[in-house]
Formats: sequence, structure tokens, C-alpha cells
Amino acid sequence: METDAPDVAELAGVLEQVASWLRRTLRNEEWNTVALSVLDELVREGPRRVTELAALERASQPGMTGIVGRLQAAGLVGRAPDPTDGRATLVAPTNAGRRYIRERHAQRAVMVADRITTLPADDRRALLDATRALAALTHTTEGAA
Amino acid sequence: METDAPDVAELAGVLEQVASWLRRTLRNEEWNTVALSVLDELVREGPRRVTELAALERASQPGMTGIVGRLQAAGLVGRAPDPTDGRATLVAPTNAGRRYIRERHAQRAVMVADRITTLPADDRRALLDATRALAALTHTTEGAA
DNA sequence: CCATTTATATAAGTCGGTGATGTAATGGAG
DNA sequence: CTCCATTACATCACCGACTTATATAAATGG
Repeated sequence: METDAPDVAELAGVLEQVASWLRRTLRNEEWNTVALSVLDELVREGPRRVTELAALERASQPGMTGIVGRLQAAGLVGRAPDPTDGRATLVAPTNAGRRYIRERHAQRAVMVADRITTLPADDRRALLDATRALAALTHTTEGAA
Repeated sequence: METDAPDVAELAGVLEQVASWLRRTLRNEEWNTVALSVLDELVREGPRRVTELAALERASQPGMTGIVGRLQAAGLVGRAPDPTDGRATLVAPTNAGRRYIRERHAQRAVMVADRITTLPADDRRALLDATRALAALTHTTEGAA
């Protein structure tokens, strides 16, 4: 067997360790992972309904209502009635929310950069080369079935 | 400026999206992230004290005692007194715990493999080539200061 | 052998989550 | 238009997991 060629199972294991490392390192005291993910999604993709957010994060609708409520109380998102459907509420980031995400991204970039500078040059190269592929990995196409 | 060359900030952003994707996709109903990480750590690295685990996961010691207690109640880990220090408790995985982690890793590998097969060949290549670098990224040397 | 420190367990309280349910708006059938 | 089923969101009651503070037991230093 060729022990040098990493296989998919090995990659899968490493990915989970990366997730675990990020979780321990980027931990945020004031907002939990789901709330941050919601805010990030809203900043990246624009306004969303509460139910859409709940489905995205695999959370319950009441749970998402609570998260949105806390984000709103902190001034990071706003609620507005959906003009196309009177039952729905559109959640959108405020300027403060966008700024918060921007600052968090900057901190995170610094942390990752610090870490990367300690790696050998070929590892650094491999990581940067994999950026696009990693992004493609997360662009879920789970609608296909 | 060269828009084609991904920089570190972009990589950092993508990494967080990978973490978010893994969180949503590999979600486990019966055990939370920290408990799974603890069990994984014990299987990979061997027995650990409760306090060591708490520090690793950045959790409080009582919180970790609870997690270990639930894992023990489910038969996935065992407690034993540390022969070198009567105050300490060594937590070690049981065979059932090792089997649980093995099965979870297998499921995870299948999921990642499915996802990867839908990617273009060069993305697949880039990801596999980055496996070692990603692993290196998580081998924290934060003791250095 | 007593005092201090260390490792873990227990207790009380808080916070965030879920399921069940209520309310308001939409949309199709008659 | 009226009625009814469906949909979107909010509210309620409850539960589980985490936190700080404290207790217990063992090690360590005089």
C-alpha cells in the first residue's frame, strides 16, 4: 500500500479536526455558533425569512425566532414585513451587524495568518491552492435528489 | 492587483464556511460537538484527566465532569483512578466508544467522499494535496509565547 | 501532623433549546 | 365574496446543559 497518498477518508478526518480546531480557537463569548452563522449568511446573501434561516441551520423555527430576537435586541439585525407575503418577516443585517462581521473576519484572518506563517512553504502553498476547492466543497447542492 | 491569487484572509473565510458546513452536515443528534470531540481525542491520544479535557475544549471543569458522566452512562468511556495521583481520574474510551468513533468516521468519510466526487478533478486534487497541510494547521503549538 | 494546594464532584441558578399551540395572512373551491 | 386548509411566525411551558460557588478527598511542604 502507498502510505504517502492521502485518501478521502483521511481528508475527511482532517477536515473534522480543522472544524474542531476552529471551534476552540475562534470561540466567541457573546454569540454562539448558530447566531454567528446566521449573521454571516445574512451579510453574504442578503435578507432571509425566519423559516429559511431555521432550515439552513437545521434549527427549529422557535429557536431561530429566539436567535433573531437576540440579534435584533443587540442591534445587529432588523425585522421587516415581507412585501410579497404578509405572513413572513424578512430579517436583514444592520450596518452594525455588517461591521461586526467585518471585524470578526479581520480577527479571524489575522489568527489564521499567524498560524500559516509557522508552516513550511509547501504546506502554505498547498493551503492557498486549495482555497477554491474548499469553497466549492461548501456550496451545497443538496437540493439534488 | 492579481485577483486570481487567493490570499490568507480569503482562506480564513473559506475555512470558517467549511466548519459551518461540517457542523450542519455532520450534526449528531445524540451527542453535542464537545462530547464527540472529547471522545475522538480519547480514542486518538489515549486516557486523559478531566481537567486536561476541560482545558483542551475550553470548557469549565464541572461542565466536563458532566460530559464525561453522560459518556460513561452511555458506556462509551470509563473512569479509573490515576495510579500516580489519587486525586485524579483518568478517562479512557471503552471498546464501544472506539467502535462508535470508528463508525462515525466511516459515515463522515462517505459523506465527504460523495461531496468530493461531484467536484472537478483539479479541485479534488487540490484538496487531497492539502490534506497534510490542513493537519499541520491543527497541531496547535500555542504553548509558545 | 497540620496547612495549603490540587483534582474532582456536587449544588443552585441561568440560558438557550424544543414541541405544542395560538394568531394572522394567503390561496383555492364553491 | 365566503369558507377552509395551509403557511409563517410568535408565545408558552418545559427540559437539558452550562456556569459559578462550594464541598470532598488526596497530595505536598513545613
